[in-house]
Amino acid sequence: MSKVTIYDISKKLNISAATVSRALNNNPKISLKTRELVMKTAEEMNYEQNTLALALKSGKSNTVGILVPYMNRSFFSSVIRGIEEELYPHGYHVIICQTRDDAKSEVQNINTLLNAQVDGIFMSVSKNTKDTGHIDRVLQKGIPLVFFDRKKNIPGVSSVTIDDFNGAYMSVEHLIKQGCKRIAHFLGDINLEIYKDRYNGYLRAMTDYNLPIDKNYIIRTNSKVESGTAAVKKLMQLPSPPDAIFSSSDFTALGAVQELKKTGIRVPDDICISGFSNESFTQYTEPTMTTVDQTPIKMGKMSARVFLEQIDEEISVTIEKKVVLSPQLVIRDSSDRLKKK
Amino acid sequence: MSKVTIYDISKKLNISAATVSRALNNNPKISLKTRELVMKTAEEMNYEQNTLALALKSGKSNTVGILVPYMNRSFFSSVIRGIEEELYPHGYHVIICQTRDDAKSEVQNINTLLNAQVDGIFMSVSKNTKDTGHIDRVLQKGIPLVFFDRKKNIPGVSSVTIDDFNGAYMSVEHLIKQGCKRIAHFLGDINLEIYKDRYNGYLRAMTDYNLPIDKNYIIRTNSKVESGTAAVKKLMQLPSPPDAIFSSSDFTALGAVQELKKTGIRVPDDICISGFSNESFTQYTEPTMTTVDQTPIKMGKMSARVFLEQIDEEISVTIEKKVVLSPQLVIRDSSDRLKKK
DNA sequence: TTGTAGGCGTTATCAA
DNA sequence: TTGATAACGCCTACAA
Repeated sequence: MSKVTIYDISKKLNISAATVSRALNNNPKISLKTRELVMKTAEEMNYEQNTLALALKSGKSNTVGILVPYMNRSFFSSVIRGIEEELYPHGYHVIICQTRDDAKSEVQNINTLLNAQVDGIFMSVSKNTKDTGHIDRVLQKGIPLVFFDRKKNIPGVSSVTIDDFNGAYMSVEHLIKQGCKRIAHFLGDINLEIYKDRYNGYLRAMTDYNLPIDKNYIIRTNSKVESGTAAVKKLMQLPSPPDAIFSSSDFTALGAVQELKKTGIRVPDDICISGFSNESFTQYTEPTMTTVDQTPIKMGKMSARVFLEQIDEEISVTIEKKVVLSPQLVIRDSSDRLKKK
Repeated sequence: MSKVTIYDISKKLNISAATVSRALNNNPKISLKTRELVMKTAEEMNYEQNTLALALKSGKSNTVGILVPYMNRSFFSSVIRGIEEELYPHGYHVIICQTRDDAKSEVQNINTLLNAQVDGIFMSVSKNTKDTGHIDRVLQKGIPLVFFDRKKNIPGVSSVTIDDFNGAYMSVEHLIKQGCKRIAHFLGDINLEIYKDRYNGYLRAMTDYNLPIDKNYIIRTNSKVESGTAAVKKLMQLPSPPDAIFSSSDFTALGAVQELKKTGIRVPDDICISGFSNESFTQYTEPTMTTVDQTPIKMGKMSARVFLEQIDEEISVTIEKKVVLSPQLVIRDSSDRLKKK
């Protein structure tokens, strides 16, 4: 039972607890002798600082909260990893909450995090979050909040995202350069900005290259494999089916590939496909899949840095920082026609 | 700035803070009137309990620590998810540390967790952990510790694992029933029990079915794809190459499949392959891969339950609980010869 | 350079 | 049923 407190040390040494505290904290106004003595006996007695008491006293818990839809999605777990690795050297712990992509649960989790007195909150908002009252409460309390990936546009709140627009643009541009002209798009949930941005990137690239945009080529999907197979079926029944698909999700892209192969249509020879997210399976499919890497670990590290800067500010001015990371186009076989020739 | 304390409420109501505290905690010896009054004003004033103060007072932080090698590996993040989901309703938070599969970092992380006064620790030990001094310290402090997946055999410590032996046995048995007789094995790091168990399951199944065990068929691998390609190359150069491979890892199994396909050997017609872990990519490879599901979310939930039982025990008797979950053989195309015919 | 005292927000004990 | 007080372990004015 190690319950050694500074008081125990002070008794043993016949000095005051205050002196012990100062010695332990390298307070300059303390004699070298006493400091060393204290340090030594603290060591001997196996003293360990009670962080809870410290937290209560200082109002700082040295803990940050992270809110994600599900923590076992590779993208999110990688972001969390990035945050953890950046924050660990600074003495912070990360506590993780899952919203299950549900706004109600998000609110509840925010509450418990506030209650746990976290020093900061990182979050990727849920799909169906409309109201932002819970977020406002965080801000009112002066607790640094950083959005990552899925954000809400709230003045004064920092965010770290990737340039989804550009990721999409690069993808589509790549497809065009492979010689594709009739490019379809699998559109994700437009409640989320990321999907809107990808859509817009697609539109812009098409326009920039003077390619017609066919409404029939734009199919709404969720991020499931089956959604991709269904979508591609619809596309191939069109009088003039597309010669490429830019999907906003790797899963739907995979569904499309599977379905196409089943019907004997060759990828990429007959139709080029590209996905989004660089899910780990994309490197193992056949053909391997072209996709956009979102650099999640980097995103996590960046978010952590934004947070650290925020709390370092002497004045608690709410500085809003919008970091936009560049995504990485990963070209693989599912779209690489030219290499094959 | 909501910094409403019970003291603020007490002042407003001209009663003592103690009464407020009791009312808030549904203490029976309090008049209904005052309770309701307190509740109402607490609500009005936006009172929130300071968990830090509570933690200091009670010595309970309502937080548990989880130690994993890397939190973005799908297996581990899924276990964590399971733990989180089971513990959340009980008011616990999970704080996560990464050991990077390094014993030193493991020790350090244990220290910070103890320092943060967690109420319990869940861990999957690092590959190179030999000394268990840090674990003993946890036990000495009377903090519940639960191993999951990768455990050390320490008396008094509970663990939740899957029956790796049986998972392997089922796999090999399945291969045998497909008509395979010369079954090779990709052996993992034998510092870890899980790989030893899988190896033993393999051996037993072979023996039970009177199949000869050829030393040349047992290849050491790490869990990388390339390790699998290298291993299979070695195997195929043997005078009598195997007609099946039971791999202790999905990644090495994948490497094997890739290499075999490259050399024109058909899977499963010429050689059957099975992996281990049910990594998400295994359902998308070609052929889809037979593997063993470790039910990680279930493992997390189970671990959480073991922890909850442990802290519920009135007497702090160290009861050791060894939960062994049954793995699930997932039969897919890479080994399914019979279905094809 | 060191000690004293007060407080962070709660709850538990003892009186009233 | 309620109130006063001490205590959890630490830090920090202020005083010495």
